[in-house]
Amino acid sequence: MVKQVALYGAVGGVLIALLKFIEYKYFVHEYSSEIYGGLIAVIFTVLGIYFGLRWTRAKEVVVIREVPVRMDAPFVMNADKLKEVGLTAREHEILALIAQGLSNREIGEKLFVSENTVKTHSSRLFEKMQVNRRVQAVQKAKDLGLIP
Amino acid sequence: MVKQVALYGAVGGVLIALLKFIEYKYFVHEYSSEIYGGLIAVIFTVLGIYFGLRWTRAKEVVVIREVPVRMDAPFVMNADKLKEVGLTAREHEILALIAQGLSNREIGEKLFVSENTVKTHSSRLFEKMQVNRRVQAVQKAKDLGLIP
DNA sequence: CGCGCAGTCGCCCGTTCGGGTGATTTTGGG
DNA sequence: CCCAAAATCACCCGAACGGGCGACTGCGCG
Repeated sequence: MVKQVALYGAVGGVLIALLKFIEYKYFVHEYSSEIYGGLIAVIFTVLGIYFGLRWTRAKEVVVIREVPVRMDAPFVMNADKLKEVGLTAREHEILALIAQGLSNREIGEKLFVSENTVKTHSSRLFEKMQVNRRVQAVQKAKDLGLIP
Repeated sequence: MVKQVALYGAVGGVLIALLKFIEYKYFVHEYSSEIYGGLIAVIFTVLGIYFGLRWTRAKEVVVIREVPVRMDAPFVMNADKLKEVGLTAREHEILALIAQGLSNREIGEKLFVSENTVKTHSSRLFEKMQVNRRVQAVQKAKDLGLIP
């Protein structure tokens, strides 16, 4: 930017000098100073337009267009719904494992607790979610956003 | 546009006239014509920049940035996978009802067949899908695109 | 016509689940 | 430190489920 201004000044100076030269050589005795002023006006108008445009060329309008793109939801857990339902962390964990098709026994093994414990948790979470079968729990959990 | 050019001309004319006036009144005897030329240069540079920008303002570069926006899949049934797995229409139907959390008895009532029939179908579809629990069947069916 | 497949149904058996009750231990917050 | 909530485990019972077997009925295709 500084460089451009300097360039502009230099060009302007040279032009003025040139005009002075021309003035003395040809014009001063034949044409009035209106011509001189007019010349300068035209030249610097052109220069002004040119540099003005040049320095502000970067005027870009960014149009953000929303394009529908098919993409899988990244799954953000709905913490509000979780609290609303009142599931504890353990229950939520077990819910997720149920959703993966594991049996109570398998869940127990995975979490190093007895099958009975898993049953207790699952019973409680069924209560809280107001369902009475695991598939229902899974279905409901999915559209509440509790599990992916 | 024509109007603006006329305006520009008019403004320019008035300014020149004004400068001429000033010239005779104050400057001509005290300052050299360099000042006069410089003044005109500055003024018309400014004018040139101003009008240049003003008349070409519409010339903006439009950058279209496409932003991916989430869109739920409308669920298109994956017929290929269905054939691949080899599910019959009835089995597929029952799979869908299982996915809704219905018990075999409820499915039977809904389809006006006995619970045993439902069990037969579900057994067969478990075989074909190579699962052995209904939740697993539901889960697998979902990501094969057999059910919504 | 006959074969095979899909659909229907019944029965049996063992497992899994859901629901209920009760009890102990761990843990986090007032 | 104490209490309530959460987590753990056990036992029981009935319902639901999964697997296996057998059987009968339409229906389409060669």
